[in-house]
Amino acid sequence: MKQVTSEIVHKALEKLKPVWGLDIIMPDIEIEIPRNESLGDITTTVAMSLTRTLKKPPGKIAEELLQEINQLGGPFEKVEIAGPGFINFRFKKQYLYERVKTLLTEGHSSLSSNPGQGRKIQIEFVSANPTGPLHIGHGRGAAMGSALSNLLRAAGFDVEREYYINDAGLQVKLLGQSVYARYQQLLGNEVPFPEDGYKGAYIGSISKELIEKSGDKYLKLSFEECGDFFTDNAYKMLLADISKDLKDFGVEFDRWQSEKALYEKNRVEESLNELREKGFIYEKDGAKWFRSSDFGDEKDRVVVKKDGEYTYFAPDIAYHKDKLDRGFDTIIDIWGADHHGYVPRIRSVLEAFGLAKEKFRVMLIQMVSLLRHGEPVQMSKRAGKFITLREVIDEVGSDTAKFIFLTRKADSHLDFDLEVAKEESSENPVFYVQYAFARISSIFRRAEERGVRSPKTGVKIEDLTVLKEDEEMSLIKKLLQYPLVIEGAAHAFEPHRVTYYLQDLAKLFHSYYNKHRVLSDDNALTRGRLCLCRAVQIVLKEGLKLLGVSAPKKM
RNA sequence: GCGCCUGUAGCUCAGUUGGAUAGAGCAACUGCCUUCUAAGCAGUGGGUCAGGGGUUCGAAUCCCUUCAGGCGCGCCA
Repeated sequence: MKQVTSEIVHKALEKLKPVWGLDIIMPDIEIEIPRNESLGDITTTVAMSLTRTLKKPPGKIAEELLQEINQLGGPFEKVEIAGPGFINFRFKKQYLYERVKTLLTEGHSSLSSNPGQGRKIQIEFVSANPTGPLHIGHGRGAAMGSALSNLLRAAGFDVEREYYINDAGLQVKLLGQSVYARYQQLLGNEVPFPEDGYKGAYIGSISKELIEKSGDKYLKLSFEECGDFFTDNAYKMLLADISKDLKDFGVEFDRWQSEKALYEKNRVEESLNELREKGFIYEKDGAKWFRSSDFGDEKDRVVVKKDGEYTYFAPDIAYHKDKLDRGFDTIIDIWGADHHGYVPRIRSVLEAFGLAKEKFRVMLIQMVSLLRHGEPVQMSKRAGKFITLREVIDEVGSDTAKFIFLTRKADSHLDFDLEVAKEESSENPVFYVQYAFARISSIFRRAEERGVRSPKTGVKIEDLTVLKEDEEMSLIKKLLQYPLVIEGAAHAFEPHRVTYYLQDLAKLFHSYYNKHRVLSDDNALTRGRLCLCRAVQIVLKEGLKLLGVSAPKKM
């Protein structure tokens, strides 16, 4: 729908260029879906965006364009000017039927253009420290990252999704110390618990498991003597839990990158050396600094401390250098918004290594406030008191949780009320969309019982021309908007657009279902309507798949 | 003190990158099941787009400013 229109408008502009003056800079042709269906099927604002350069009223420009467009023809029933200078297009029914036929015979991808063109994108998300279970904030990041990857893939990008494991450094060591202390305590050796240690109940569980596994072998040994045993086992067990939680949440990764491995392969030292050779590292006050302020960061950052230890920043330099070396066109990091202050320094690193500014994008996910009956649920990681993602999944379900995460844009704060998510389950938007899918599935089951063949292959235009009701035309147009939605959502990094689109589509279907019967004595009409149902089903299924939400055949 | 995010209907949120009369879901009210799933449909009411300036053909959207909430500003990770 978009392409045909865009091409025609483009041709019209080319024809008018000599009239207007050849040096006129043409704006991008913006093709949009009109706010109101009665205005038209598709619209362009190009006449209005030309007012400034042409110094003419938008209505006048639109008229000139309209003349050219009418001469060029195209699959339009009507093209008209409305409002301040919109050019509104209404398609011929025949064209719409053809597009639906393509959708049915070739699938949803047949409608999309391919803005990604196979370019490689790396997208890193969740990357929670393996020092405790995932919480609800990670869940939001996971849902977003997963949906965004799917979206970019649907838009034709070659996407790799990665989880970065912070398995080196002080935090995992602290984890090891915490588990060590509980281990000793459980065996009657009252050693002090580390001051900033992890206090969650899961620490005790890990200690218990280690006792079952290795008995009191490490009793009375100091942490210096046996710390690796506790550290390694603890983070590996937690990582296994994290991995399982994500999998149960329906989120999978192509690659798990270990921080430790970067050290072992000497990548940290190498990357710092490279920066030094490029002149971006200097010494001051006994420490080594990276010149991030050269790239817009507010100040330079320490990479090697006075005591010779790396800062946490150093392995992140190595990690992002490693991403670059793997040959991605674009690198995306998804972080919690509490890390936003970290963006300029990582961007600086990538620029120092030669990546163009716009090839690195950070998607910041705002905080989630967990509520119950409108009252905040107290969360304290330090005290080990928090609701885990696992508990949320068990209480409200994966589909519901994801849908809620994906109905908000990333940079708005989210109130997640456990009771609302649960209690409203029958009125929950996710079920509304799934229900439309289940209803269609049910129609097909009934059709089969009656011996009506379901349209799968060999759909002809004549099968579709029986579709004439207003509700049918609305549904068809909505279906054909799908690629536009995907394109826009992928471009803007906004999975929530898909969520809203699916609700709109489901609404149109439910309304249609209530007003018109699909299965009737009229064979031709029945077949046509089954075709439409199939088309709706294809798009619903694909959309839900992008969001990582299931499409049940029965509810 | 500085930086980032947010402020839209009673509640939770959209608003197609500056466009047409600002929308949806919940909540409230009124109708609709002997017919393909009522987890549904049809309808009604509900707004100083936080406040104030500015930019222009046109602003919820961009700029300035005030207010409110959240987050961040370490040779911590």
